[in-house]
Amino acid sequence: MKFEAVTIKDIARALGISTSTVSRALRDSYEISPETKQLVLDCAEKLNYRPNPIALSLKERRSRSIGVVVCEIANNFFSQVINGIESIAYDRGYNVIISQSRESYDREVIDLQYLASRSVDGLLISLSTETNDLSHLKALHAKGFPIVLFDRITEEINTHKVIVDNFRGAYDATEHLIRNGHTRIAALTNSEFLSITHERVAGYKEALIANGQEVNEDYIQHCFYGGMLFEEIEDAINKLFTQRNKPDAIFATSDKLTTGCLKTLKRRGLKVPDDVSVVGFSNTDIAELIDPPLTVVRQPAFEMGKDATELLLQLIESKRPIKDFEKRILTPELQIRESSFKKMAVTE
Amino acid sequence: MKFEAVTIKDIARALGISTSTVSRALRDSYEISPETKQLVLDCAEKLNYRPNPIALSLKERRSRSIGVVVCEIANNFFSQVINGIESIAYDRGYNVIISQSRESYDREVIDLQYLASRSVDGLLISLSTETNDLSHLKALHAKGFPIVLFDRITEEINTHKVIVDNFRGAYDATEHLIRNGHTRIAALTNSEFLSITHERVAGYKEALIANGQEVNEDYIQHCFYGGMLFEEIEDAINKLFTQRNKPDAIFATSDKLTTGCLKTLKRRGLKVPDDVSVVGFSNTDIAELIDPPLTVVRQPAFEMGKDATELLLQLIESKRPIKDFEKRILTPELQIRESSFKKMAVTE
DNA sequence: TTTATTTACGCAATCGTTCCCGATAACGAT
DNA sequence: ATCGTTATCGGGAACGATTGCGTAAATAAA
Repeated sequence: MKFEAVTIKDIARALGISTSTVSRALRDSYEISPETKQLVLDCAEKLNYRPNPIALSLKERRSRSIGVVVCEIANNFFSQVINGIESIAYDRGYNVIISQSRESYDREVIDLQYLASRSVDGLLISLSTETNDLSHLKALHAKGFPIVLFDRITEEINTHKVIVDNFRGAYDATEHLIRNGHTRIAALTNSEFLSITHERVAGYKEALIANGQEVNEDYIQHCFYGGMLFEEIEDAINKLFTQRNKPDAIFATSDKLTTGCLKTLKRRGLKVPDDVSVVGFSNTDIAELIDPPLTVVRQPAFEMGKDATELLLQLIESKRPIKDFEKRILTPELQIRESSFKKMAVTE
Repeated sequence: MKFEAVTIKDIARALGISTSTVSRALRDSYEISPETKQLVLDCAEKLNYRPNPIALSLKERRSRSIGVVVCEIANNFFSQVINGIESIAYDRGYNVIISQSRESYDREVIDLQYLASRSVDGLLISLSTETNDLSHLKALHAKGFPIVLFDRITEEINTHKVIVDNFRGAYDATEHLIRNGHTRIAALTNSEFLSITHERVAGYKEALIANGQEVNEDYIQHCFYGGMLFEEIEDAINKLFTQRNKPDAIFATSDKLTTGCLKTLKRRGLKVPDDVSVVGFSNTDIAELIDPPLTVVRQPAFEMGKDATELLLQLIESKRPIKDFEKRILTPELQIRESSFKKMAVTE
């Protein structure tokens, strides 16, 4: 099925003038007489002319669109980030193209390749869990392609970055559990490839140490695919609860891990918080509806999207190469509810 | 910041041949000798040549991308639909561009305009709640632009459509409440502009009538923005519970309405299902974690995205205009949990 | 040897738009 | 009458890639 659009030529032909004149009239150039301008404008209106953004992109060597790569959009955190991205991009006349890596390195590479081959002017990316080799990003970055990293970042690439204070979020969550009388706090976390894993586990460990508790490596369970595969979480929970000293609390470091953890506990018949308390990173908007209401570390996802986009547009629209890069660290919020309260905490 | 890419000309210059030869060599044309082909291929590899999709789009008058317009992606149902869309589009070499109308008619019009001005080959759309005037869609459709409607559709446009059996979903949900002893079932629903509202309310009413209950219009509350504004839901619940005969069950017809309803009930101190039962359309993946576990009508969202995309690609790639349009009706699933069980149901 | 055919490549138009150059006419200044 | 300005517009190249057509050389057929 063909779809024919009105071009600048149609207007030129209809008015018996050249395309240059039409183009200039539409762009309100001083070289065109007011009468001709009006003629062109009226004709364009009548024919319902719309400039062809593709032709423009080719000419101007820019597409006025930015690419976003996240592992999946069916995730509260990322969809909120995307809302933040769009809120800025939309105002500045940029189009947003979203790709999902689905935690796959291969898909991430393919997505990047497509986006970068000149169809987008810049890139916002949160790395996939499988991504260890960064050569695809480095190659782009070396060519001067504008990139801003957010959430799951890497220090190997020198550019703008936006993250939350993962260390602090994890520290606060863990300390909260400690203050509520928990002494055997486990961590359910993502792949060791990810920056967020390091930062959050570090915060968890530091909180334990600062409060005189020992770090027990058996209590730290990594889920490589971060809960994309449900069995991962079941296995991890299994390992935690087949130990001699079963944990009395679980700190889950991502949205999917948190909900996956709760599901597994429920299916195993473990009561939260009576048998085990739970705190998790999560941006779900129904934490209060969960049984029990869930204590969460909530990230300012919308803000993160906004900030990352502002930084990216700054890179894109800058005349000269930028050398000084910024790392914005936003503050997460610990929202305390019932899932983290030990039953006997008071009497202990 | 400029980003220079390697073009077919660079290869031609490097090899001292014409661009036509390079182009044909890359496309493996029979007119090019094996030796030249190899030379070109090697050179392209060495320079890391990537074809410019924008130039191709201009030439072929197609962008190999499709546009998607939904009200918001931070919604389980729509993000699952998008996953379905991408699963097909990706395999067929199409890029997906997502726009959010945020339930605004104006944004829907703007989104459409941008997408349609030749940057996409076709469109998948679920109408915004404000959309009453369809002239923007009709104009595009009249020009032969491929459009597939899904979820929130309209009969005013003759094209492929994909929906779930909303009538049946609502009927089943309502009948389930009736069988559990409820006699005062309220409906919390969307704008009357939306097709899904009509169909779901119709199913609700029919179930009441078929089971010998009366339809009480005071029990039907419309939220124009479908819960985007939280006060809407609070007002609606208020109206329901300030009546003489307070409802003993609520049937919510969308994801946001369902969770919004639960939040409001909780804040008012109403217990589910003791004080009032709740059943709702929802595609949340943590229905089982909610207190109480939520009975939902779940839509095959992924399937819907897949089907709609298949139909759209069929429209796009068809040689002649298609006259015979299909309306696919998928089957929703009632997942029964505890939120719909009246406490005294057994003894009644 | 002459003619026909095949092989292998280049030229140039094209897609829609912009923009650098000219080009023309009108007009005032010299 | 001639020149420089200004206002207004058109021609045509360019962006990157594809492709119909033309053509030279090489080969095969006569």
